[in-house]
Amino acid sequence: MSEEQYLAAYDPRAYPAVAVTVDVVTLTIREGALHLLLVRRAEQPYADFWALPGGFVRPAEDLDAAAGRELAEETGLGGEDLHRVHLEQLASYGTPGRDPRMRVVSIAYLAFAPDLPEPSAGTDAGEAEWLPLAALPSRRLAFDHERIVADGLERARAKLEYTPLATRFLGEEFTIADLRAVYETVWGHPLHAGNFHRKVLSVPGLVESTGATTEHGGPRGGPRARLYRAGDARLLHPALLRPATEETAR
Amino acid sequence: MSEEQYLAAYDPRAYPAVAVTVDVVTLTIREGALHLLLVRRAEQPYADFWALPGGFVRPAEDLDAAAGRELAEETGLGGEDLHRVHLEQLASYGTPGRDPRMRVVSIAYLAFAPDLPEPSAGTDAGEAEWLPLAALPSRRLAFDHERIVADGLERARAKLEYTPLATRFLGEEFTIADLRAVYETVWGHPLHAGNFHRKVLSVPGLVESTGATTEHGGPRGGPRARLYRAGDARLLHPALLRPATEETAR
DNA sequence: GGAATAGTGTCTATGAGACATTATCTT
DNA sequence: AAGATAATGTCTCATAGACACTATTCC
Repeated sequence: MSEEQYLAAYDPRAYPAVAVTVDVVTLTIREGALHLLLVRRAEQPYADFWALPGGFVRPAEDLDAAAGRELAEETGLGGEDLHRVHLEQLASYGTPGRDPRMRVVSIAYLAFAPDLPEPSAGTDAGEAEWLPLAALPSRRLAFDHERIVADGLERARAKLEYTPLATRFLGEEFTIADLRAVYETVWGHPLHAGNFHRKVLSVPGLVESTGATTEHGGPRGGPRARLYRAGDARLLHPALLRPATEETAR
Repeated sequence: MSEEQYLAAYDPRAYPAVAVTVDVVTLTIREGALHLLLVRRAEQPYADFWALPGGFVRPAEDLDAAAGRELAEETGLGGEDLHRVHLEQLASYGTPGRDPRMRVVSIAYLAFAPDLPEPSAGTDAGEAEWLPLAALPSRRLAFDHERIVADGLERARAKLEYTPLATRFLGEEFTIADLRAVYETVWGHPLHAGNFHRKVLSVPGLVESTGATTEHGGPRGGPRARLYRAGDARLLHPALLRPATEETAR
């Protein structure tokens, strides 16, 4: 039987159903540390395991919409706040057996969120938490979600280099030091304050001045800092390169 | 009904089946121009339209394997040759209605192939062709495949900057001028021969010398060129930045 | 010989990074 | 007053890009 005949005879409806889900890797910065949104599973399989928020894509629902809905359900965010969250497709995972019940292909999304209230508050969702990423290695997640989180983290670190998405972790207005803290937290690497300052202001469209300053100086002294908001660039030229860490590449 | 209850009551098997397919954007360079592998559809919908090679993911078949299988079927490549083709996941497309028959979520892949023989030769596949990308704007593709191709092209251009994947368009051994032609073709931009030469040799792991040279000089004169093969780097530090084209970013 | 190309040398502008300095604010 | 921080200045080094030049090969 040729491939052509095989395909012609192939009726997908004759096969066991394939389920399509979305799972969202949601990152935020709380108390100077990168956090990941997790929910506790109530049912089998992987009951009581922590997992990425996600679920089945509904009929006539776009993939992006499904990811946004899952995110809104777990974070309790409404339309306006949700609009400030960056959401992008990450990758798809469909290894047979990744869900023991049936064939499940999951479209993973990556979200960058500003500091949000505790997720369970005012939400219908079950148990949910912001987990510091430092605590992740000692925790086993459901399904292949550890792999998905690792992919999301690597994507996030890379994206800070050539996009202004670091601002999505902050509020409407922020100082250069706030922005630097985001980079240091996500990259896990201290940056030179003076050089970072000049670099940020030199990249077109990264930030724009509001004209205002903070009300007070820092908690341990220092002058008031000028306030900025996100600029209109969607890609950064030139990019903010992260300090050479290791030769991961070879 | 709360979201929690909704999800608990949600049985995906009770809904109309969702089909999962893979589609492959396969790029190669023929006669100095970038080409895209297309197949002509034999059946409805979009009968007689050209489309990306692809098809349903089979039960117990990994997504990557499905993409490799579809690629092999259309190109007629065997194991060893296929091994030289770079294949990576591109993105997933699941907008409702993109396939008029039923809900279809397609996982798109991107492939970089060396110059291959005509696709139809020795293959069970139906009509297939390498289409010069310059001819693409005048051709309507099936489904949302034009969008997928556009996304694949942008990914390909970006990947040449920070990966050594340009070598995947070439044979086992190649000259620096061959490599430069790949960059110029994919980016659609002439590069300075002397500076490119030095830059390529200065990036660790991009190419390594074979010690040999070409048998003859160029067709219009010039000395014999040294031959190189792909190096062991997987990411390039520093990257080969493409010349600033437009401010697409803003 | 003339033309084209491979490979290298040189110069300049630009940016990253190390370090220093000044002004401003908190304790 | 002392310490911390925002913001800017200065210096050095590495790199990109423009341009020049030599050697080699084809016609």
